[in-house]
Amino acid sequence: MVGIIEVAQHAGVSTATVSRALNGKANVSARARERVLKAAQELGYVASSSAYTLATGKAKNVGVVMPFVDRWYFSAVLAGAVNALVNRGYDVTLYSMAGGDNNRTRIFEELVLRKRVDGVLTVGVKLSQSELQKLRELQKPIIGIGGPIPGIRTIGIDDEGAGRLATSHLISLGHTKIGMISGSPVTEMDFHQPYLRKTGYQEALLDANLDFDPKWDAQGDFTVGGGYHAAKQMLGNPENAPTAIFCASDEMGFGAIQAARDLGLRVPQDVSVVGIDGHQLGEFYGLSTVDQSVTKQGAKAADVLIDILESNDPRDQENFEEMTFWPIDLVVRSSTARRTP
Amino acid sequence: MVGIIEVAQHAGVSTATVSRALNGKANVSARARERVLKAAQELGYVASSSAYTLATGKAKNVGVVMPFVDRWYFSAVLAGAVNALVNRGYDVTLYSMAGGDNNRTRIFEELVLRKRVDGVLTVGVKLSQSELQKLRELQKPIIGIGGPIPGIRTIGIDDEGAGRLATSHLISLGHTKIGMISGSPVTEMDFHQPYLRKTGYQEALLDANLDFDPKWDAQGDFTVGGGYHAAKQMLGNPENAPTAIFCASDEMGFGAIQAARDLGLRVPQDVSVVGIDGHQLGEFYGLSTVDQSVTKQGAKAADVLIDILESNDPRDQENFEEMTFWPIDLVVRSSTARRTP
DNA sequence: TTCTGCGCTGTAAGCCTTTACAGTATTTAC
DNA sequence: GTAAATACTGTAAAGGCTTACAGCGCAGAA
Repeated sequence: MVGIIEVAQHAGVSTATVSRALNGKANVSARARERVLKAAQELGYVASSSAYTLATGKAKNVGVVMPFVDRWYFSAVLAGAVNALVNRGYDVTLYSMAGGDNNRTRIFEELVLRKRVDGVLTVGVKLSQSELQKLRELQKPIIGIGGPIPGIRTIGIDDEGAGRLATSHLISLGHTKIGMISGSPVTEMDFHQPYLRKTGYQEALLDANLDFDPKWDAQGDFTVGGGYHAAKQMLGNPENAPTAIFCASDEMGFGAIQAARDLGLRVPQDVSVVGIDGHQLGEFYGLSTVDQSVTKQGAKAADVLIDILESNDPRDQENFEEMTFWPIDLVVRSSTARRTP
Repeated sequence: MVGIIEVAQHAGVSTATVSRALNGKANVSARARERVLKAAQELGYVASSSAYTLATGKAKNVGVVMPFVDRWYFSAVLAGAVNALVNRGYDVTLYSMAGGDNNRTRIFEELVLRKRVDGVLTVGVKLSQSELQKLRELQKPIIGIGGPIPGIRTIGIDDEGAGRLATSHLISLGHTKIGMISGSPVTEMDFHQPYLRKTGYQEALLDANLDFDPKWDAQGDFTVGGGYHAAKQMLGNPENAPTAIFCASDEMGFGAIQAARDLGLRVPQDVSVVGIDGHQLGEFYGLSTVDQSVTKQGAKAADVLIDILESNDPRDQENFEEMTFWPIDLVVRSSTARRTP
C-alpha cells in the first residue's frame, strides 16, 4: 500500500509538504504543490482515513440513524441526505434499528460512540432518555428529522398544520362527513406525526363546526395495505360512510383509493381522498396530497449539519432545542372533488 | 474524552491488559478481565475506531455501493445487508451514485480507497473497466449483488430462468398471446436483468411453439408508472391485445394491473399478469410473481463477505469470478388464471 | 554589508490503539 | 527444594497521518 512517504519521495519533498499540498493549506510553493499532486496522482495515493481521523479528530463522516431503510419515508430522506453529504465530501455510515432491541442498544452503546462520526442525523426515531443521554455525551452535533426531539435541532414539517391543511381542503370542497386514517398507536414509527396530524384534523373540523366522529377514526399503520383495510371498513357500510377521507400518509391514501374502487365507489365522485407526503406514485394514483418534499428535507438537514461541523463558532457545535419547519404545499390532483349532493 | 489510559488507571492494570480484556483475547486473568470490564462500563469507554483501525488494519466496516437508495430493489437489498452486518458487529458506509457522474467518479477515486472499509458490496451496479480496476486495486474482497460482474463473486438470481418460469406459468394456463413489459435499454439500472429476463421469456415461448410478437414487447422502465403506460398501450386495442402479460418487475406489474382495470378489463379473467420480485405489495395487489427474496439476498451477500473477511485462508480474500444463484419461487396469486376461451 | 522579515520546508511529536517481546509470579514436576 | 513450564502482565514500538516549531534561503531595509 502506497503511503505518504512514498509520495514524498516521488515528489522530492517531505511528508509535511505532501500533507499540506494535498489538504490545500497555505505555505506551499506552486512548484511543490504541483509536483505533489502529480506524484499522488501517479501513485494513486489517497490518505488513510483512519490515520487522518486520528491525527485531526475529524472523521469526515456522518452517522445516519433510522428505524428502517426500506420504507418510503426513510429511504427518501436517506437519498437526500446521502447525496448532500457526498457532495460535500462526507461519507455516510448508516445505522438501522430494524434488527430489534439488542441491535438498537448496540448502536447507541457502541457503534455511534466509536468516534467514527463527526455528527449524527436521526430520522423519525423516538429516543429513550438513556439514548438521548448517550448521544449528548458524544458531544457531537445532532440533527433530528421528522419530529421534535428534546434538546436537539430538528427539521420537519408542521404536522398539525399539514393535518389541518388537508382537512380544510376537504371542507372547502363542501364535505362534512370526513374520515381519517392514521397510524396505530403501537407502530414503531410512533413519533408525534400521527398524533399531531390527527390533532390538525380535529381542529379543522372544529373550526368548521363539524363533529369529530370516532367511527371515522381508523388505523392504517402507515402502509398501503393498512390504508386499504381501514378504508374498506369505513366505506363498507354506505349508511355510515364518509364522503371524504384524510389519510395521514400517501401510502395509506393509495390503499384507500383502491379500497373505494373495490367497493364500486368512484374517486372522487363518490369519495374524496387526500394524503400527506408527496410520494412519487401520487401522480400515478392522482392522489391529492400535502407535499412535504421529503428528500429535500434530508438534504437540507445534511447541509445544516455540515455547516455546523465546519463552523468556527464553538457555540454552533452545541446541541440545543430548535424546531425548523419545512414548508408544505397542497397539491390538488384528481382524488378530491366537490361533494356531490 | 475518556481513553484507554483512564480505563487502565481506573482498573489498576496496564493499557495492554485493558485492550486484551476488551477484545476477548486469552491470557487475561479472570480477576483482571472483570475489573477492566467494570471500569470500561463505568467510564463509558469504547475504543476509538480510527485508532483501532490504524493499529489493526481492520475497519470493521463494509462499503455498500448502489446507484439509488430510494428504489424498492435497492432499499430492500440494503435493509437485508445492513441488518446482517450490524448483527456481526460491522458498520455500513453507504455510497450512492445518484448524484451524477462526478459523484460517481469521486466515490471510486477517493472515498472507497481511503481504507475506510474492509470490503465492498456492490448492488446492481454496472462497473466501467476503470472502476473495476480501481476496486481490484483495493485488494479487498468484493461481492456483487444482482448480476454477474467480471472477476468478482456475485450473488443473484437466474434471471433467464426467472423469465422462463414466469412465462411458462402463463403458458401452462393456456395463454398463447403473451406480452412482456421490460426495462428500457437506457435505464440506469441497465444491467443484465432486463435482457436476460426477456431472453427467458422468448425461450419459453419458443419451447411452446409460440411466436414472439414485437408489438407485445414493451418498455416499462421498471417503475409502476412505466408499467401502467406500457400495459395501457398494449391492452388498448382489443384486436391486438394479449391475454397475459409478463412484467420484468413487480412494480411494473402493479402498473399493468391498474392499467387493465382502467381499461375495464378484469384481472385475471380478461388478462393475467405476472411479475418478478416478491415485492411486499404483491399480496395487496394479488400479483402472481417469481419471488427472489431480495432482502435475504442482501443479508446473504453480507454474511458471505464477512465470512471471507474473517477467514484465515488468504485465498478467500482474493476476488474471483463466481456466480451464486439464489433460489427463486413462483408465487401464484389472483392475478393469473386459466385463459378464458 | 549586516540585519530583519517573509515564505517555504523539514523534523519530530502527537493522535489512540494493538501487540511483540520481555519480564514476573505462580504453578508443576521431579 | 530446585528447575522448568505456565500464566499473566507491562513496556514500548508501530500504525500513517497532521502540524507545531525550528530552520533555511533570500529579498529588501538600513
